[in-house]
Amino acid sequence: MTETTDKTLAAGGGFDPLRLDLQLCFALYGASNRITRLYRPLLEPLGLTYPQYLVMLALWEQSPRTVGELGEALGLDSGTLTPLLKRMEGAGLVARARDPADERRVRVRLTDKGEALRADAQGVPAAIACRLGGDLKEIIALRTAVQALNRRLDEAEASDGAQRPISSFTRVSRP
Amino acid sequence: MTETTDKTLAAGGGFDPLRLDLQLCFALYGASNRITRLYRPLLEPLGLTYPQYLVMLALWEQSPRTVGELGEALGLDSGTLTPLLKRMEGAGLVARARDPADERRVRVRLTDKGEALRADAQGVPAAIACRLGGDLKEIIALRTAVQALNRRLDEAEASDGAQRPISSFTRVSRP
DNA sequence: GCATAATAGATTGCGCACAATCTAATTGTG
DNA sequence: CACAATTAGATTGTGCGCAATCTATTATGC
Repeated sequence: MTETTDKTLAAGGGFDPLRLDLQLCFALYGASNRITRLYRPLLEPLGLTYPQYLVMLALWEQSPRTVGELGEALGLDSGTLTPLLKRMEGAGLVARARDPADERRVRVRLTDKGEALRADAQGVPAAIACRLGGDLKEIIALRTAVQALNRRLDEAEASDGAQRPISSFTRVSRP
Repeated sequence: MTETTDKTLAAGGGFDPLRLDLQLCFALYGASNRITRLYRPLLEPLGLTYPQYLVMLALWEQSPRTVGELGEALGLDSGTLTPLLKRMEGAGLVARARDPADERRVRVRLTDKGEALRADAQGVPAAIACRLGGDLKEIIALRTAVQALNRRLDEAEASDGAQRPISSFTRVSRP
């Protein structure tokens, strides 16, 4: 007992608000990490990382999109998207070009190769659902609940002084 | 219509399994990012990042723990924890020392400063809950559901060939 | 029409997250 | 005891995620 301190129930009175297994945040953090690990082996054959896969999902829905629109859709900012998109451009999945109508904007569009990858990715959600097992209704209920949480988190972020995560670029490249 | 492709409902027949807003994974990914952003301003005065905060939660529950035990508790591996713990050691929050009984192990323990920080952190969960608003029962239900998901993800990971994320060190430092 | 402000995106720097690889220490087998 | 196998942890390299800062472009005020 010299050193080991077990504070599962600590601080005298009730129960400890700092207990790790009581934190919703920790559950979500772990879930996100586990999900990324689960997708990795499925996405590697496609030459995608998990965030790159999300960018592809966004572009498969609507193809030329500005960097800012992608950031809005994915909740990511400039400093994350710019290098990520450059790697995807290097892999031949997307093309980036300044909008001639407004030279500040960069339009990101799927290449033929990127468009074609869609067919290979069709099976991914099913493969994941299979690996997850469990009831599909449960999954949908959980997704709905997390989406509701996200909306509230967006409000909380907006009401405090915080700025939205939005955009990024190098003039495809600026001189 | 030359370029913009809207595939909200795509591929002819039913509805598209690749739609971004149908993915549980994307909801969780976004939730984790949002949570980290929400905690940041609260943790900055304590001199902690969000993952560092989780390490502190783990150590406040039980103080000398090996790197491997921390990795097990948090779902993180060696390559993540070693530099993180070194930064925390640099900040004076923890001390790292080889276990004399088994020189392979490194025991991480709270310093007095680290122990004292607990008092400053007491208000964090309440502050977050407040910012989140909403019903406490909902929050608990959601946490429970995500924890159940995590258990299933652990099984899925274990059944496939994958290795557990566990451990890390530099001989505090090896000669 | 020219200065000022606002906007889109890029850059830099720091801190995770993890795969792959390495070393040192312990355990197991003859 | 010697020596292979296992184990704990560290190192290296790549790719996010975001704050802070910077540049080029477009919109505004007078």
